[in-house]
Amino acid sequence: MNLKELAQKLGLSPTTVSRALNGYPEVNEVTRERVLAAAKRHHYRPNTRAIRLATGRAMAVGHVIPLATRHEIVNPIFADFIAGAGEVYARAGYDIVLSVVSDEDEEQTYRDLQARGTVDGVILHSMRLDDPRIRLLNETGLPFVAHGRSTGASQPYSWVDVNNRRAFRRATDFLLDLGHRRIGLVNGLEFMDFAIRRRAGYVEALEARGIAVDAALMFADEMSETRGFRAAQGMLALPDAPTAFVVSSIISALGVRRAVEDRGMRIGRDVSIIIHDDDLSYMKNGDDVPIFTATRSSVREAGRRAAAMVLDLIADPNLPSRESLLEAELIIGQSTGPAPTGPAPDRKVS
Amino acid sequence: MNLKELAQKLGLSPTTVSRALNGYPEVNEVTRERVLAAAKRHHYRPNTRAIRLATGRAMAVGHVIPLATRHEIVNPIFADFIAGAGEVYARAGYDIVLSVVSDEDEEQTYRDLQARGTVDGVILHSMRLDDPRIRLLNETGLPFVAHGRSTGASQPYSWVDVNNRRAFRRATDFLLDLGHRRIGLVNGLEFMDFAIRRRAGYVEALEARGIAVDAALMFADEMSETRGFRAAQGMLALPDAPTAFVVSSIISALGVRRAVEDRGMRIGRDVSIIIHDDDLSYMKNGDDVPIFTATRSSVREAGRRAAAMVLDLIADPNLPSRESLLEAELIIGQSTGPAPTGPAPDRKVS
DNA sequence: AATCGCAATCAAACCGCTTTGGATGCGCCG
DNA sequence: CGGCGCATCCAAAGCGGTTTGATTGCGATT
Repeated sequence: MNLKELAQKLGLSPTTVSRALNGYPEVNEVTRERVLAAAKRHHYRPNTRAIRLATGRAMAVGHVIPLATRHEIVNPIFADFIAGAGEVYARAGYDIVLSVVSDEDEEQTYRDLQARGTVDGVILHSMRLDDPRIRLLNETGLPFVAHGRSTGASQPYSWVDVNNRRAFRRATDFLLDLGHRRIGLVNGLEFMDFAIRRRAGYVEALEARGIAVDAALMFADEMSETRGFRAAQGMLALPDAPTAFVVSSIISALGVRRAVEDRGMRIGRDVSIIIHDDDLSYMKNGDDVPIFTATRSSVREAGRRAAAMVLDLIADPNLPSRESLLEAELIIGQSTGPAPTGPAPDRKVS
Repeated sequence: MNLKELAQKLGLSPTTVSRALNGYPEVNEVTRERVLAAAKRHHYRPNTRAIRLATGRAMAVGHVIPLATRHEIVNPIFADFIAGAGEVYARAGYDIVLSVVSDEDEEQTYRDLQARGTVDGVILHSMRLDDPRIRLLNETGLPFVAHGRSTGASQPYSWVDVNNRRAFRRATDFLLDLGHRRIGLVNGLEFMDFAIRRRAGYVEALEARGIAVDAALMFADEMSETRGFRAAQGMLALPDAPTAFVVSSIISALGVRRAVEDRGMRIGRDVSIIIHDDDLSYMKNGDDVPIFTATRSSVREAGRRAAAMVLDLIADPNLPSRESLLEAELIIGQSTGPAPTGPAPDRKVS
């Protein structure tokens, strides 16, 4: 059942039917009712492909999932971000088009997405230092919003980000206030912008108290359980082991926890852990009581905001770029406590 | 730059240019070269929307992410499944269209997807018992492939699934062989088909050895760290606590591990854990040595297979339904050991 | 009564491709 | 030399909507 057939059944022209369905004012209300009723009765659904060609709009937003060719990790926060964004798109009648792309093809992908008219805008994920995509997309004119910022970018761009620096400053300060002086940082890969900012916050807090920054206590890698484990295991084996950790992800933190417990030490008493918690739906930081003390910021909310922004930009591409900075909330959990006094306990079992 | 303009520049008709670009035989090789060169030079990219309307194909596959209205969990295996499927789609020039849908709107969504021609086929996620979507989609004629089966489905359908029953039978047998007799099951929600099959495998193994199935040792809930923790905590507090657990997900298993360690017991010695491992990229079961003994099956591979199948079905909708059963591989890790003899240790610290 | 304005409707062009159903030209055959 | 087959190429008709630029009918205005 298409427009023409429906119009024929009604004894009207396609023009009038189209206008009736789309709420244009120049159609008699009685006629409109008649059209609406007939459309429902015949289960008429306008063909998306035709609408898209006719209007020149794709009614879709692209999300490119970068699959680094070296380490094939899918960003675990992706699912929740999309869920948030999806809510907003759904309300506006937009689709999400996903492209899974190994990063050497990225430029080509963005160019294609725009030139072929597959999408009306895109969301940039996994922002890196001085990210080349900003220039690329500004050049093509395709509306976009970055999830995360890009330190060193010379052009303006719209973004949604957590205040990573402040969150980590605050987390580190929290540990310092508890008396910890040897604090390990278990960070994400430091070509990622968020990781750079987090380290900056951590360093800033230490320096503010005149505590020397120790490279041996700073670890940067993929944020997986095993890498977290390795990192913490290494640091805990140091002669002057840290009494606390600031960890970039709840997933890495699970590894850190394992490393701590492997040494027979107790979280919150012998070793403190504070994490950044993206509030992932499948990886909640506790149901009621938080497992870890954390700086929390919902990545789902970030998804919602980014989606709303990109839709605004699509509606009016001349809009100036907008920025949305989410502040993380400090959640006090069980995983932090005062720095242990006296010699570090090392009661490794078996 | 569109077809007509390109044709004009070349002094050819759009017909010929289109055919040259699409590899049709009725065009002179010299002409074809000329067209190809001009297309590249002018960065010509055919408009997707026009192609879609003209050919009547969407060149896209839909993935519906069900967002249960009650528990808003995004399936954590989703990202990796999509990554696998995405590889296959990309090669075939297909897009992924994502719909995030609360489950009461699901039927409407599938109907729309098909009637509006947004996609050429769909992948079904989170298969449930006697899943109504099978009938719905067979009725509409939209090609589809289910990730997971649906016990009780009366109609034929194509699917990709892990042999969940056998995997859990094997896992349970493995523990039984180690001498365990009280084995806890930490399962996913049991209106999900995979969870039903897993329980069946578990029960089957116990019954084969004449061991009574104890409802107190069977837990079914969302597969999160915290739920896993709760489940294990509860079972370990029983007078006749289990000495081993079979766990449906590595994420729940992290919670189980926490519960075990909270009681001051040691994994692999006091309590054994065997998990099902979907081989998630961001949640690897160890880098080199596996953390948990596991039945492993790559969900990414499942994504690849499902994608290939749906593309086949799109190419020829009259194809009979196909099935692909993945066998899980048994991985021996550190988390299992012989059943402890004597009274259950309960050396809860502090 | 002729004109005007407005509400309601329509025919046809258009979006940018694919594809059908010819054209055209040329070598070859009887 | 007329006709045929083949290799090339093209005009025009879709695909199923939206949108522009009329057209129609009727009450109000002058």
